Amino acid sequence: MRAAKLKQVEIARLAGVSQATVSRVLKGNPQVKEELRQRVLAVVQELGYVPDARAQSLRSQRTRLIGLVVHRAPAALAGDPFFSALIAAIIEHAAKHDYHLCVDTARTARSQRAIYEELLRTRRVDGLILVESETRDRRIERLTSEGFPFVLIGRYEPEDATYSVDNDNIGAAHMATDYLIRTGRRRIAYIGGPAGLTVTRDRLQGYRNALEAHGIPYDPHRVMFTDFSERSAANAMAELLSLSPHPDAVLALDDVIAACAMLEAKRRGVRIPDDIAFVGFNDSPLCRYVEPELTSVVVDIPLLAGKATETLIALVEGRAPEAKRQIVPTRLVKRESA
Amino acid sequence: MRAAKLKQVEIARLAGVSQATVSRVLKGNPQVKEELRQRVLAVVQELGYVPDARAQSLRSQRTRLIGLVVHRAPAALAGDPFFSALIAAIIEHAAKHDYHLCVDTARTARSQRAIYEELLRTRRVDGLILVESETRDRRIERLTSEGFPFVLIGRYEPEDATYSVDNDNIGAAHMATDYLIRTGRRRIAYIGGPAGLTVTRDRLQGYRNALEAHGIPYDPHRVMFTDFSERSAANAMAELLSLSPHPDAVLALDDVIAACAMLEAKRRGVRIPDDIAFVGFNDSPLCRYVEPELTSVVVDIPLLAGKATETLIALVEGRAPEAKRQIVPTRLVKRESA
DNA sequence: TTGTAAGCGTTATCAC
DNA sequence: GTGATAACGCTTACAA
Repeated sequence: MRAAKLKQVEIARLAGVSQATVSRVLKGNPQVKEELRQRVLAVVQELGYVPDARAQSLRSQRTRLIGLVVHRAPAALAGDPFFSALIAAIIEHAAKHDYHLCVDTARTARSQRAIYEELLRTRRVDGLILVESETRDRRIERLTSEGFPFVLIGRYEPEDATYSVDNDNIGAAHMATDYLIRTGRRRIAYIGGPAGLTVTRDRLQGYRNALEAHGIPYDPHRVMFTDFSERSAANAMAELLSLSPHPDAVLALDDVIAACAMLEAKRRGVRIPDDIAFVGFNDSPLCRYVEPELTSVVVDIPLLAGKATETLIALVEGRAPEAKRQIVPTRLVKRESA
Repeated sequence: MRAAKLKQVEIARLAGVSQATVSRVLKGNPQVKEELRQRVLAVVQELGYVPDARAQSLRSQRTRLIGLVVHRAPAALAGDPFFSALIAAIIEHAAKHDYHLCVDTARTARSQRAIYEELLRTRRVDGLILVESETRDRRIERLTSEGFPFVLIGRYEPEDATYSVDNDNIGAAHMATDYLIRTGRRRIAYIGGPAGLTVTRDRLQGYRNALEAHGIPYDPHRVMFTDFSERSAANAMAELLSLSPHPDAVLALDDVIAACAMLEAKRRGVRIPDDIAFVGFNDSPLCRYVEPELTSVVVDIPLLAGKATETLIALVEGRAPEAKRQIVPTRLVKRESA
């Protein structure tokens, strides 16, 4: 049987004080006389009393839970190093402030709504971290109009409409593309995620900017979109290979897409990087497992997640966050694929 | 400003009924007259009222939250496909029953204690899913003695002491080792995780059983343990290669360890699978990204997680779970590395 | 400085 | 059937 649950009244009874005093001691209220404080703490220690988070939540109107909703099918989440890294880093930062993380996934628009409903309308979480924002994102409009605390990992326009933490996607893609051009590539392709995602568009923009800066004409046939599934990445690569001449370089939205594309290319006899160079994003562990090792743009995910978490908690607790929009730097890690 | 929060009293006022009736309607209590029910629902719809989860939690003594505590450093979690798959699958199954998932990580024993304290003593979650159990696991003893609902993914002795969901690790490792032997390997090495983990020991046992069945002597020098870091896996491989003769096959506890070991072996000029064959566990997406593609034992993680989640929720809700111990089947997926 | 008591928003047990 | 009313365990004015 579960141990009968201890409450403050019980502690109070044993320590010979009022229940309010127990609460004060536990809250570190300084005006409790040292003697009582000791007596209370002794009983608390003795019995291993821990306050009930549910009661605290109701009373304080705060759950100390932050939410992360991932807009991917579970299968697509399973192999993605970006999310594992993100989740791990959020948990770690949240823990510093005694917050916990509640993760949910939602593939369909309908279940998305349901989850937002369930998570924030019910006040189950104190705030939300959003990822993979779209150009015009219902969630963001909703959260903003409800005045619910949230932080966006990514970008939204107007930029000062939301608190956001981001890397400079346009600049990073520009840099990576520029590198490909300077290493002699001319027919560079881009494989993004879903076309509606801001990150897909921003990196596409950076890619185009770099082409333009070098006077290389932009060819829309060399731009592909995927839904983050392995199959769609492979299909995109297959389609690129059917062009003639086919591309001599591929800039992919993330390492998983890059790896899938490389796989497909190798399967069709392409030599990497001789025939086609590949660059991914995130510098995930995956980069060193593939052959040739994948050149990738480092996005400091722990830093990104850390800033997002700190900002969100500040918001939740009514403190002024560091800044409305925070940018973390990126850098190209050169390996064998480009 | 945040919209003034709606409560049942407000709905009641507008619908001209008592607050208790609102609660009844929302709970689907059948004895409410249809007319009132409609009136209440209309107002609820109109205003988009949603009950406050915090109040429900206090009242019902249930948070509809299940906890998963991962005993890895965030960095070790980040690249691990096993946990992403596990988390994704748990979330999905929990959602079916209107539960959410709270994930925490704890690297040190001290923070482990703190997290268990914080998660269950405070009744922040209704139940816990445990992974990576150790031979003698304090957590398990604690949870058992506290009568807290939990389900173990893995094995613990005595086997009927806890609800557990597992694959047959001993059998699976036996099968994989047997396959290596039947394909001509004789000097088979084993690279596990931490020596204290049950899964490490069980697979080692299966490995030894297979050797014995074929009359191959067991050589402890061919058995390595890692802490799941890339470095320790590489070190283990390096050490195996320093043996003479070095092993002609490696059975690794998971795909990540196998991939790291393969990397190290290739770096040192080993030809795979000619010189050394490799087999991993989990059949993660990673297997198809490495070269040569990694042969791996499929563990149906979504099924595993699904059964664990269903069992836990049954436990939490006081229903009798399907069985005390549930085993999901495994199978070898042959690729190029063995 | 400490105790008493009023909520926090629900659910559920009473009477009517 | 429906409406008061008492918990749920805690925090925090307000009294003393």
